Amino acid sequence: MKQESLSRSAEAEAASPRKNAANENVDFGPLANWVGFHLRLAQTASFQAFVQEARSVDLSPGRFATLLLIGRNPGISQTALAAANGRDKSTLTPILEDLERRGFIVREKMKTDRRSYQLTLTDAGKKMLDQLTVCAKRHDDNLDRIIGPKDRAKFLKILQKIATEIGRGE
Amino acid sequence: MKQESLSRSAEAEAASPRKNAANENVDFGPLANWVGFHLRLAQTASFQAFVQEARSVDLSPGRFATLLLIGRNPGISQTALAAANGRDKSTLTPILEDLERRGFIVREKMKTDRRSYQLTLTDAGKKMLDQLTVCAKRHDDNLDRIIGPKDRAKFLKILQKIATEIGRGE
DNA sequence: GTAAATTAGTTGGGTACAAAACCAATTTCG
DNA sequence: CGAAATTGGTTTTGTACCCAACTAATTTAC
Repeated sequence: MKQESLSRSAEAEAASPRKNAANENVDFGPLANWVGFHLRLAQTASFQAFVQEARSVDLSPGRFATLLLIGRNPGISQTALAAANGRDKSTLTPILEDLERRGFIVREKMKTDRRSYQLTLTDAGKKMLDQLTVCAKRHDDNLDRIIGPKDRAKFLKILQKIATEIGRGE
Repeated sequence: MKQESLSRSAEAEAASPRKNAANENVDFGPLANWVGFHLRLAQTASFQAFVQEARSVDLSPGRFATLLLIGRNPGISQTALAAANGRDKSTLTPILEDLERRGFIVREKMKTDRRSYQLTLTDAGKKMLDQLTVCAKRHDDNLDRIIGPKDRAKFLKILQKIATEIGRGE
């Protein structure tokens, strides 16, 4: 029994009925219909599940996308990596530090521009990436099963649309 | 899979062409097709946009769902609130402390069970909630516009399905 | 009726993240 | 050219979050 905090109250409270007004039947009001809220809930749940999935591998799941993007784009800079990853560059600093210390990546100063680093995977990094990929695949298969094959493409498309188009109005 | 603009780097980098191998055309590999990754990107972007939207009101957007749930469920306990909210109960402790200090909510010990608190909004809390609701509505209208009216219900349904069903396999 | 188990909430430790201030290398421009 | 603006990366600061361990109140079991 690990992370079912979303649904815990239902069963926990079922035993001790009706202490106060709001137990298993919480009124969500307009929240019940707002996309942003459910986007957060879904993301949180999905991420937690991934954490469980990747528990076997000795590397936090947050590192996964980072490692994969470096593997796919050898020599990428930290700024480009941060952008592709949807994170601030300052967030990557300690992560990359850790990955380097543990021998999964190499950071070399570029000859032409000595400000920036070129990031590449080591062999150990590739190996780790492979392990993580298995976990990620399994995780995403779970998501697929939940979504259903025929809605998958559309769903993905909408997610991408949100990521690219929101916040560009003003 | 092209989708050049997951990042705003596209425009930023367009000015200074081709410093290193990977700028606007980053290879996302399998990531480009994985739901979990895009769920995170969409959620992050959406949340950031909400932060902007709610900048006018002097209360962080994370408080919004909390305030609304209390308003809709007067007397709710902190544990039930945490569950409905998809957060750990320990996360709520400092938030509720702050909301109480600022006079938006009241916490009263229950007569029947002196361990738990009953949470209710003050008038100031209701007022603040109204203001936040305007922002949230505007934000969600933006999302709606991006998703498109005919896919909205389905999209929401899938998000809910993910939140409730993921992580219950093992 | 007391000891053990459970439950509500808090505390402490740790991670992940963003924003702003900063440094150093590089480019732009007067 | 040399000063100013820009850019890549780090540091610092502050927030949000989870988990595990804890305290106090309450329920269950013997």
